[in-house]
Amino acid sequence: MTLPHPTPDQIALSNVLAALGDPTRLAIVGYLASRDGRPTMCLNFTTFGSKTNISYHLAKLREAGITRTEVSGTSRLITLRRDDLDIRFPGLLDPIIAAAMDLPMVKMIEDAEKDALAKGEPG
Amino acid sequence: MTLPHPTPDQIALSNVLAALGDPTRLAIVGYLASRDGRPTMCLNFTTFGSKTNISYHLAKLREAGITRTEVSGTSRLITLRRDDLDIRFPGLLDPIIAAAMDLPMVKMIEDAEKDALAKGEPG
DNA sequence: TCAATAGTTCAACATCTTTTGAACAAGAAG
DNA sequence: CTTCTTGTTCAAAAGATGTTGAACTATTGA
Repeated sequence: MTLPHPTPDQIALSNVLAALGDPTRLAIVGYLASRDGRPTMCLNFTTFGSKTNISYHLAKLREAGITRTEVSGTSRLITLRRDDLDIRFPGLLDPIIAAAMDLPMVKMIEDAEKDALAKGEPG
Repeated sequence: MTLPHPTPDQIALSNVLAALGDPTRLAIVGYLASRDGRPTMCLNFTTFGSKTNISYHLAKLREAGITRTEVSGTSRLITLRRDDLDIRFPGLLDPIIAAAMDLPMVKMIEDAEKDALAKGEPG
């Protein structure tokens, strides 16, 4: 039940950049970074689109080597592959994350999260 | 006779990453970096494709804010917008360039350049 | 003036991407 | 066992992207 992930040496720069070139995926990465390593469920991203669409974008990020997806019950726990990417392309991820965290789409999802928390749901 | 370029604040991260996500354009950037600021003509890139195709890719890079294109006679002189990008997205360009310069496509064009030089053409 | 050089523009085509809804799978909760 | 939750897969539609050749502009040089 483990999903296919590229090994560090299989991660190609143009695939990484192409994956991050989509605004939705860049926002997903920005939000993951803002959660500072805390694993995140797909459901958290539904502000960005339909379940199907999020599933599609998360698969792209995983296949590019940017995220790791672990199966946990009916959920998938998404994390950034920060250490793998830092080894493969030193210095690449930090400036991207820094800019991505400031994106309006990320603000949107953070606000939605606050509203949910205010209503008593877990983070 | 000046071509349209985005101002630094008009440069969007997702556009930059999408532009660099194409292997041909990433190789163009790698080659420009390997020329260390020396302006480069479109003709230099014909190893990567037809004139039409190179024109298309160079326009994409210019519109994304990655390159500057200056008109000089019938030629266009292409340079990387390193300082603008370093201000807009500090630390972004360096690791990309470092990896892009090692790309096989860049090696190809450098070899073609050496052959041309050996036959007595200007760089 | 005439031809060569350096690039662009255009329309056409193929391909890849993104998005959607319906149907499905599988664990969790009752 | 049944139902709810979480997410995937599939096929279809819409759109964006990359590639090409022919025709074109504009400068350079004879």
